[in-house]
Amino acid sequence: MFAKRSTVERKTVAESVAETLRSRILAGELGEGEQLRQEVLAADLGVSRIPLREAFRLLEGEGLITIAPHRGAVVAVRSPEEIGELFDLRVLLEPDILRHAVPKLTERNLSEAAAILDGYNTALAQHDVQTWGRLNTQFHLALYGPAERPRSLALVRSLLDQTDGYTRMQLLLTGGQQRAQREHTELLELCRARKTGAAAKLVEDHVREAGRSLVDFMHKQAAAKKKS
Amino acid sequence: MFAKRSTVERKTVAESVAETLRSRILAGELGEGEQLRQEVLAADLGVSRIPLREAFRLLEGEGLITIAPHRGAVVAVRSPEEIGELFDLRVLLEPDILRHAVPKLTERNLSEAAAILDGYNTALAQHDVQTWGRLNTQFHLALYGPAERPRSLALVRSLLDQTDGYTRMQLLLTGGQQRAQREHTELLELCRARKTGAAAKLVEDHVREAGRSLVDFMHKQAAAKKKS
DNA sequence: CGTAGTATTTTATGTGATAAATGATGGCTT
DNA sequence: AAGCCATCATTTATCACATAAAATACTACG
Repeated sequence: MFAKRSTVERKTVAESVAETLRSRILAGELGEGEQLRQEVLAADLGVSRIPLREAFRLLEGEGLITIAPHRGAVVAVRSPEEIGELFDLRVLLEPDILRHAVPKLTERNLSEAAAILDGYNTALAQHDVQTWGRLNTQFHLALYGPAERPRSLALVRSLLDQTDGYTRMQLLLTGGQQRAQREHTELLELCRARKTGAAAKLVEDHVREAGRSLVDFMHKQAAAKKKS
Repeated sequence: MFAKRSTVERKTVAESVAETLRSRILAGELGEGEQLRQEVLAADLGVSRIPLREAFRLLEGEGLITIAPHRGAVVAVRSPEEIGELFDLRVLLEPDILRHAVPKLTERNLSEAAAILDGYNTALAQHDVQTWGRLNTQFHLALYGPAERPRSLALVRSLLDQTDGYTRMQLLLTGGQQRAQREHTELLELCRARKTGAAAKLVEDHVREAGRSLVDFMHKQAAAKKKS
């Protein structure tokens, strides 16, 4: 029933490296379009080029970096259209996986999600943007995890990672924190009450609205920049 | 407008290797669960292990192989449930990308798709299963390509690759060739007439039914095997 | 003065040999 | 026969070196 998740799955160096790089990118330490020079990074992380290059391929698969043959790897830079596409994909996938998850959620799953939501609210009150964004992603994943849909989950996780930074920006700049908080609480309640359809609908609207508002904002910003 | 597709994009050895391995897997030369021993493969393909391992990571990202740390790479083996999930994802993604593509289809795109469909029908008549499956995938991609949704397209391409072999099996064993042929012709006509909604609906039903029938078949086969 | 073409330099990419870590195997002891 | 230990195969990682491609600087020519 639990398939491969039960095995220990030791991490390889390439995977650890990918993890550190991922968090550095998501934390904004490595900005959009920044070159990832392999010699420098390898020395910095204390590993050789081989696992580093494998980590590059992993991150490329997640869409976090772009590898141009013979030109190296750069942190992925996205147009507003591409951001919009990422959100569109979330709109398609998240309600679907949630629909599969709701009937399988255990009490334990629900209290876990509730705990994450608590931390989320605390971080929000303390304006701790860093952990706030991370917990936002974790909250969603906690609800989706029990769906037992490995491929969908991996996809959604990757999409959440990639949109995470933009979601933060959108919430900060459009002041939608209260609304997000309200919707998260409501979502958890709907899941607890096993109102699958309503929960799926809420997530769909939630994500669609976030995406719409963000893309809108980015276009306005782009227009403003053009003027200057 | 054409973005990165216009540049030459020289292939790196890792990518060429990934390509050959991919086609070998899709052609069934490498069976499910088969071990991919890197020394052997590297010698066989005349490359060193570094690009080979990068190719492994690429294929892992596509879901075609599974890499277990310190245990090596094997051709991915999927349960009926996982196959079902892949088809479910296609049901979500293909109608969506088609919706975006239909308004942008040029005459050139349409005649290209028609040409592929011709070849498809020929291959079908000659029972050339190999090219038949390939053209099936190409036909879908020809219609989806103009949508200008790079992420969705990459996803759909990968899903088509992974389900390709099963689609072939399903069509061969359930005798759905005529039906598939009819539906493809109809789909092309709907696209030409710009009936976006109807076209999307047709694809949705087409994929869902294919998936349903295939999973059904696999379950029956599994049950039969249990008996023996 | 500008431009095309060439040389230099930087960076990524690939190879081979080698060492360390891990999982699998088979024999040995109790 | 069950559990433990040594051995072996394989993956994983490092290193030093070679090649290839792209970016930049330079030079000669119009």
